[in-house]
Amino acid sequence: MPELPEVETIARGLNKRVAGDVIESVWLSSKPEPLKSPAAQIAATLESSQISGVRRVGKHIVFDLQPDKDAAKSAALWIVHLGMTGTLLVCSPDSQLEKHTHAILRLASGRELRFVDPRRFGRLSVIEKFEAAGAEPLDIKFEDFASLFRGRKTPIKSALLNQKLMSGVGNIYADEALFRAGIRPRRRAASLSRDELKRLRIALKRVLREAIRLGGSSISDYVDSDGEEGFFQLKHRVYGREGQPCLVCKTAIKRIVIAGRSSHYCPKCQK
DNA sequence: ACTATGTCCTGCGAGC
DNA sequence: TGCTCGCAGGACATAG
Repeated sequence: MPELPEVETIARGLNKRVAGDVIESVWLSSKPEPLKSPAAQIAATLESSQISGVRRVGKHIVFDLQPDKDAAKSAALWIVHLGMTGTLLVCSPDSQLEKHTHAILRLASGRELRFVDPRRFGRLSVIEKFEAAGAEPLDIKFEDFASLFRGRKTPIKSALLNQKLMSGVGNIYADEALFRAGIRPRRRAASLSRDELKRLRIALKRVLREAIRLGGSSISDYVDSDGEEGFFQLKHRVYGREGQPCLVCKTAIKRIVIAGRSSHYCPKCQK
């Protein structure tokens, strides 16, 4: 479900609401897929720890945990990947338990933090140190950006989605950045000129920053942890607009499939 | 080492 | 109304 801007929005919201709170107890579902670390290890690490902060790394939500001073544990991280349909809710213990709830953290403040994920593509884990595989698209310098694509025959769209190169870019923002840069998604990554790479990097940064500012894209039923919708879907120029006129030249937007992901572009504006 | 493809899941809307 | 089909914001394993 969520890409960098949505995950950033969710992490910021969670940081405001639960930083400083203490996890008193934990319940984990018996469905195996969502748990990347053993259930007992997740529960033992979370229980009695204080959440000192919540932040985003790539598409991951990182909870910084401070163990209880009496416990013989060292500082650890709780890593949540939301997959396609995962959500983290802060709610009252009385509120209706949603179907597909896979984790419930009872907080000292009396609230609960719940992880809900119908498709179970999301993953929960605990770890001591976390490093994203790829570069942060909002921070990457031009020369590093250009070198990611050197010698790669894969379509530029696939390269943008490769989290080992950059972490955080997903299907919506890859399409939107390529449109804004005037580059077709099927172009071989290595074939992009220096000028095109410059345009792509700037377009990507702009689109991600603008989306964060608007709280992400709410398509289907995405809401952040406060239940608020994002508004960037109103700014989509190609994603989900197959057959509709290009907002620049009126040509019908095309939809093709690249590496199993639908990809949208304007055949006239993108070369 | 790099690349293309299939697979993991549930739910929703379109079309019949 | 009820069925089937295709599709969905992601990431991995596998095979070539």
